[in-house]
Amino acid sequence: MDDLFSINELADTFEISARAIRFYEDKGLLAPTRVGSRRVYTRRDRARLQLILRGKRLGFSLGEIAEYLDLYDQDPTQVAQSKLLLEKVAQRRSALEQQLVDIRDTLADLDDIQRQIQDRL
Amino acid sequence: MDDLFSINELADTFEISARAIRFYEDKGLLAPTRVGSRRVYTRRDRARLQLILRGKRLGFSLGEIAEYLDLYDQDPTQVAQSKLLLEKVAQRRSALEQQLVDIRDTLADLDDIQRQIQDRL
DNA sequence: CTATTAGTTAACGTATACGTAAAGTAAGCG
DNA sequence: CGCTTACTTTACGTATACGTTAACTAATAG
Repeated sequence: MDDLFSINELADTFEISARAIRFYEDKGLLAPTRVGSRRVYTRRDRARLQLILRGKRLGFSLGEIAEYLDLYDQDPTQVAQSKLLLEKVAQRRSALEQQLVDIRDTLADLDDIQRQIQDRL
Repeated sequence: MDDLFSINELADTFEISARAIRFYEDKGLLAPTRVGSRRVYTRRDRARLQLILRGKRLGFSLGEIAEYLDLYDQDPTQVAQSKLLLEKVAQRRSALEQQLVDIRDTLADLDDIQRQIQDRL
């Protein structure tokens, strides 16, 4: 079963540096187990890294991504915590929905520019 | 005709600092005219600033935003230039389309989390 | 005239997100 | 045993995107 990875395997897979992966660990976004001093990543760790990279592509800071990852981790047995979670989910939602609007506007602008160029060709 | 703005008017309008606006100018993203030493912004300048802020919301660096603004500015009389422009437009497009996918995936994840929380309430 | 307000440049400071040596360890090969 | 490969920690360096004084100027209000 191919479900353990070295830091460089993950670095190669996602085309990032091992340094970056260690940095994410420093910031508390990853916590791989160790075999001796070496980091060993499970498939859950790998999935977490994917979420981190997706967050980055969306322009979020590592701090914001950490908050986002908390949404996955928290065990919402406490009602108060759950409400806080729902708020965070809602916040993240509206940020993303603003981005959707921005992207659609920008794509429309790019359409215009593209047409103008092609008209001249 | 209300089509000239001071730096602080724009700062207030967009809820950013005047320092930020000057910084964008330093980086070549804005070039307001001057009355004496003071910056005066036209509606075109203001529209440009809006594009800058939209780019930032989408997670682009100021350097990338500068390239994006070039797409508006360039007068594509040269065919070679036009082809370059079309390439840049295409690149920007695919970055944005990747973001669309990321956002949809993330919103779906948030839906799941939201449901799980609400089930427990 | 003086004080306040609004703006200016110059320069140093800061947070984020890594890059880049430097120096060490631990396992495996011949 | 010595070498290579893979990985480690520590620490300083760097680009980006501003924040924050500081010191100055120019216009306007009282």
